[in-house]
Amino acid sequence: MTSPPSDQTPGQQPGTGLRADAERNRCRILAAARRLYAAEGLGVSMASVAREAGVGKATLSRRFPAKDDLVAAVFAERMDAYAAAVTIALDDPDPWHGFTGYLHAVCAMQAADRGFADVLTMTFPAAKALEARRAEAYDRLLELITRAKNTGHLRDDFTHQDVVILLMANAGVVTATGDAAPDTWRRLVGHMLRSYAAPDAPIPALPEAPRPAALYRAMVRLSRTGPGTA
Amino acid sequence: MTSPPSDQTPGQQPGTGLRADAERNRCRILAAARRLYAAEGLGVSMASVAREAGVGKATLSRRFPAKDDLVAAVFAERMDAYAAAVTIALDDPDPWHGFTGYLHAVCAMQAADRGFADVLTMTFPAAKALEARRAEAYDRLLELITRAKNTGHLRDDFTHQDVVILLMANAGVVTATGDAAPDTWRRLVGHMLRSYAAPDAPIPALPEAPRPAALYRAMVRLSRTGPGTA
DNA sequence: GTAAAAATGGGCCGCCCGGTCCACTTAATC
DNA sequence: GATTAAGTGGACCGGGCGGCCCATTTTTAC
Repeated sequence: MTSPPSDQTPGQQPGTGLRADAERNRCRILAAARRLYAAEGLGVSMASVAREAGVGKATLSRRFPAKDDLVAAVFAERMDAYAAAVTIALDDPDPWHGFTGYLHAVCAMQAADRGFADVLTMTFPAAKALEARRAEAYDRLLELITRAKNTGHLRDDFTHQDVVILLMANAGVVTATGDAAPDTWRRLVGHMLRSYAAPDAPIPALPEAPRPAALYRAMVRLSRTGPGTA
Repeated sequence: MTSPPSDQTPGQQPGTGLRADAERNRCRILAAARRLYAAEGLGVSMASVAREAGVGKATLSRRFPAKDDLVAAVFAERMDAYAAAVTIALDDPDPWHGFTGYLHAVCAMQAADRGFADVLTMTFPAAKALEARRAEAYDRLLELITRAKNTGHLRDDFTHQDVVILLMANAGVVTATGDAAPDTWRRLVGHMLRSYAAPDAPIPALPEAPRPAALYRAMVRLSRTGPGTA
């Protein structure tokens, strides 16, 4: 908030070195974008973000010239949480339990934030910090998979690509169901885990399927919103 | 093609009773929409369809006042194929084999036509014929599930909602991978079948996962196209 | 308090979209 | 071949979006 301009060294924190009001607006923009992206996904227009933040379009454009810049800034700390999830899983004394917990946690993140679901199934070559986090998480994920396989609970035919596929599939479910059937993703993850697991592996119970009426509501909602919009 | 106007009774076939050139344009519109929807999903604008068909926007609007009308007309016969898939599965002397074949066939349809993938995860209350087909297929699907469970190969905890979830998940995979990794959906279906199947059930071998480079290409493509667009 | 610099946002531009209207073209009928 | 009605598509309108410029306001520094 009150950062005297004397303590700013060039190329330090992003957003530091701005004038006080500029920094305040920057935060307002980030908060608005976070809200909109979480609710509607990355399809939200820049103009909408500016409106929601209560700033002019020009201000938004000046602070974040490209959409990727805004996305990168918004999902920076969430990406930290994403990377942290692997670390937590690696710290689990039971690698198989850590592995299942990890998949559950990541898919839960997708369900909680539609924008993040999009982010996880895309890549943003321009956003270096974001991609660094992702690469870092990926490396640790490979280690997690190896350890889980060594327990004998994770099947040998599982590959790290399966994680990406799960994220894509889960993004589809989360997008399609929205808040009309918000727990559907748990069922998907449950099924996938059952396929990943070796025959004798301990797996969490398969979550209940959503009520048919809820799924139907989701399908109607989709047709009203239009595909790919929200 | 050459239908004399004398043989048209009111409320007969949709599109019959039109003047010859009007009917020709109608076909051109349907062909164009089929092409665009298959390639890019239902997000395609009406204006684009008109352009692709080489007709004016007014012509398109007159023939298909609402987008639902166009969608319904385009996917009428594909919906027939969808309904037929259940019938074929029911005709299979081995219900379990019929069941797995059905899921595979339906998911393949989604992969072959992005628009159809959207259609299967939505509902169009306005399009009576389409919804009738869907309901009809659903009824037979319930029968198929019952028979498959009776073989003991399909787990008891499987529900018909799982089919919808699979379609939503598959739509996500198909949308995310596009033509960058076009066979990814097979892996997803393979995993899901493994979870649906009772321990001793015969299941098709798990298809190979796509190459990591292909998945990466898909993710890059997504970020360039934008979420929900194509 | 004042002057300089930084930041702002409203306005303008071109573009695409969906919807509607109407003068013109074309096919069907005799 | 002429008449008539069906059909057409270009034009126009209102609206949103992305990008840019510049007069105005606000903060900072003195």
